[in-house]
Amino acid sequence: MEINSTRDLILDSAQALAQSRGVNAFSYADIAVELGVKKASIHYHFPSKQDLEIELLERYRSTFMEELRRISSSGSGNVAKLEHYAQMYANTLCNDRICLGGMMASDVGTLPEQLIPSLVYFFEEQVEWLVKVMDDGMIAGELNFSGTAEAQATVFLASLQGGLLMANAMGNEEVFEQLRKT
Amino acid sequence: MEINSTRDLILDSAQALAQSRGVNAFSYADIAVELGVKKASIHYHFPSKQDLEIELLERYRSTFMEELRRISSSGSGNVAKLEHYAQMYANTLCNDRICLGGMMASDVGTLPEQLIPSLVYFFEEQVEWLVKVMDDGMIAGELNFSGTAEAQATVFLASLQGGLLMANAMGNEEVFEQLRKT
DNA sequence: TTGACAACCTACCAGTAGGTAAGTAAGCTG
DNA sequence: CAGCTTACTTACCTACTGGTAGGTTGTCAA
Repeated sequence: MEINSTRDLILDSAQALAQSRGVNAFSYADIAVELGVKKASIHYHFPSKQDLEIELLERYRSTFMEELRRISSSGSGNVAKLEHYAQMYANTLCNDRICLGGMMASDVGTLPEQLIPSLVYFFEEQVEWLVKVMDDGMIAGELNFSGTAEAQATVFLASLQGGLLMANAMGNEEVFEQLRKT
Repeated sequence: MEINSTRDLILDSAQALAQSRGVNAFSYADIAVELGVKKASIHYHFPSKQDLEIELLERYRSTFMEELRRISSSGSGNVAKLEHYAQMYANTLCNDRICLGGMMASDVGTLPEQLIPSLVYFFEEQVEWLVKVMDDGMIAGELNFSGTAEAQATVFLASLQGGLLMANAMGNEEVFEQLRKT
């Protein structure tokens, strides 16, 4: 199982397609062509597309959380942490992609039921992390906001998801404006 | 051309499907079954799916703007106008739908090129309307915010779009929390 | 050396996608 | 009534969808 195993390459390719075109707008054939293998090989690793979708989100969620933990333990200020967080979203724009979570949220009506708890968990984890940073920032006097940290975190996440969507559609990276919001 | 012409019924059905499942996740066959007509009849009114998609957005955009003009001339306060605006978004949630603009934005990579200017225009119109309300609210002393009205309006719209997405995926209507943001 | 297994392959399958050609029934218009 | 148009139908097409059965190849342990 070397580092660039076919399995991982399939997930990479599928993720790129899912983030740029949508979960329902790519096929096993697309991945097969891109990797230079046959469709059946992909079915070998992921028997059904549902399997692929579920693992796709699971991998995305865990690597995303890993990055968040890295930010958490970076020792930088809470404002900088939020800026770093927003930057992660902005970075996907460069590749004409949006957040996989956001994309799956828009396609939620067509996704396998077993995937939905994972998707909900993905968003809950994000909010949880943001709440922690915002609470800490409030205590440290770096941030100030009215209302609960939970509400603030939810709005912040929603504006990033929506901003990503709009910026990607408009070919305009005005998402950065909202960085100084908090 | 009576009020519920087949043409309009097709658009209604297509819009419901597009808003709940996504533009790439419904077919002419779906609409045909729902209306009790044949696929070919739909091709009669909308020769290609691209034609249907373009007209779908165009209709959505114009009826949306009509509603905004109605709010503008309602004479209510600017805060109430923003609340009314947010309520329009919240209402789509009841039918397990999200904004058609947001849905199309997520599927932008697979949409016909001719549709994209319409989509961009849709968002620009929204921001324009919001900027007007926010500027008026600022002058009247009803609202106060730092930064430009344009940035504020963009963030507000993005948070509604993102909130709609998340709330729909999570089956949780926490979008209302962000109403008191402004 | 043999057997087991992983990782692919070829060659299919049924179902569905968007789309078209040709026909028909009803209504309007001169 | 003839001719045209609108709204729809039947019957088909090709391309592609996710998916499967069975075969081939290379590696590795007993």
